[in-house]
Amino acid sequence: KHSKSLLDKNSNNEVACKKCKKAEIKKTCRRILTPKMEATSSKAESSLQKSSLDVHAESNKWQYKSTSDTVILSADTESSQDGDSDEGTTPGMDDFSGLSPYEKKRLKNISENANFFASLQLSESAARLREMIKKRQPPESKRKKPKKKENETGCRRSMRLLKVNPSGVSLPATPTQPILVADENPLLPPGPLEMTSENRDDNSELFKGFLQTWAEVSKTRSKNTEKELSSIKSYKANLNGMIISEDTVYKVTKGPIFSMALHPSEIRTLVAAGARSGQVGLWDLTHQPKEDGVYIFQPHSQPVSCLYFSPANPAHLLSLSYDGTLRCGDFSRAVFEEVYRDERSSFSSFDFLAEDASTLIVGHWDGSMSLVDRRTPGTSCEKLINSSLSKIRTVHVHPVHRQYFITAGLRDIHIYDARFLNRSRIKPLISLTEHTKSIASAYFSPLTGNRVVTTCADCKLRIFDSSCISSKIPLLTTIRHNTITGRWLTRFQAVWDPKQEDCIIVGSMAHPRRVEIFHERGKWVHSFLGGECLSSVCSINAMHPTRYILAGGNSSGRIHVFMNESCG
DNA sequence: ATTGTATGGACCC
DNA sequence: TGGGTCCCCTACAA
Repeated sequence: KHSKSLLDKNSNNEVACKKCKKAEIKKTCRRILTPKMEATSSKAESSLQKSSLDVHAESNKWQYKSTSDTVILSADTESSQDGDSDEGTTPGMDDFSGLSPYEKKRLKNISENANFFASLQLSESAARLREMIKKRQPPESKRKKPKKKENETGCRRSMRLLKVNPSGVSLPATPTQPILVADENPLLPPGPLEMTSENRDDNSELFKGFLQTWAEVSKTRSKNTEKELSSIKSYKANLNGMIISEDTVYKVTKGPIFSMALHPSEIRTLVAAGARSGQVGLWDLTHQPKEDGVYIFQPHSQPVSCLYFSPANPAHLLSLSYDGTLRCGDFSRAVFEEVYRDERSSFSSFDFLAEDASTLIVGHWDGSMSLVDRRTPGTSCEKLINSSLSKIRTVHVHPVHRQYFITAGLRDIHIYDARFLNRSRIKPLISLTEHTKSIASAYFSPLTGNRVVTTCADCKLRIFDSSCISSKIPLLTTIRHNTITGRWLTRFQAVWDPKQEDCIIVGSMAHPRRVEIFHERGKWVHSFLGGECLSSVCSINAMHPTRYILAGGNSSGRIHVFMNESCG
């Protein structure tokens, strides 16, 4: 378990298990030296315990070696030395007369395992490790151990968890009223909010120019032309032409990026990012110097979970937030209109049911869904639907058959028909249950909707064949991909390239930092590497619908744009 | 017992 | 010293 994560970081086979060297040493030693195994090693020659068979499977993969002061785990990449195939060559084990080949092999394995464990000298290592534990040598690591505070009991805990105030005085065990965090999340008033920039002078000529650009460039968008799917070869060639530079990296929000949208304009390169802080950062890359092209707004008081330019009018930027509002940023009027508001709820995702962006489906964090019609006055929804899901992370509408939409919850993926939504609990048309951990997202493929890609915490990206919605949709491909982003990084979401029906884009934990593209059949297609320009994890990525432009957002508000040189 | 969630602190200019 | 950046642990609760 340890070795895997640690090996990821290193190219060479041999790495010291840092974790074991560190605080976890005690646990690891126990793990290796279970009483059963110790018995195996001491009575190596004679004991034919069942447990050694289980261990054998593991020793095929990992060799436990002991050195003077640490436990070294090394990947056994070469053919196993246990030699499963060369029968009857093990010294001392030749007299198997009268036994079936299976039993011969079994006995051979058992004896080899016993020899192997004897050769490890586990009891000696154990003694040495016990010494180490006694001494409790501080591990040699770059990072210093967090300094223990005097009033803490040894573990790292926040003042809040310790239930003390910052001066160290214990707070009453049960606060009579909830602690106000107004400073962090200033509540925003209902109704339209003026577009007031957080980082620049609102009355400057530059700001007026910015608004004009974002309002007018939208009209220059070319109509969606039915493009032919490029072959993987030419697609790859196009991706290879995409580069990143200092000019295409910039911090556009305070704090982690939760959502991103690329403006469909084919002339200007406009990127929008929604942050955990509730900010929305807008960046016109065509503008130089780059700091003059960035404007930051605060249309929400909590994380902006979902962000889309309106397909009907790209001068509208719709933003959804945990704060229970859906707003529409209108650049021509310089306001963030309120489209839908439910303060009791927390919105996780939305999509357009109608292509003209008049009706929307909004997924709530608590598992319910809302149908919103923007043509009716007011900011309440038409219908509130309780799904059988306990949580909803993403909703996505089928690109062709727009009555279908897919939701990704904690464990389940559901596909619904929007025509049959009623107030009572509704049943999904299809529900997928193969995911074993929480699901981050589920998206239909962009042109036909014949595929679904899901991102799951079990470190697998799955691609399903959704070409036939009426029956079960079969699993097509599973791609192993580290999706454990941990506590501080935004969760990954694999998304389709809107112009390439069969390729997905996903952030990566790999070093050097990169954004990866995979084919629906599981083949690796491309890695966006940025050298010094890309040195952090891009969790949220968006590709331009027609051009070769990729924007990746990290967890400190920075956007990284890869594009064709000719686009700059 | 397992699994999801929360949001702190070391390091680097 | 301090602000910016990025990390992938881990206590706690459901």
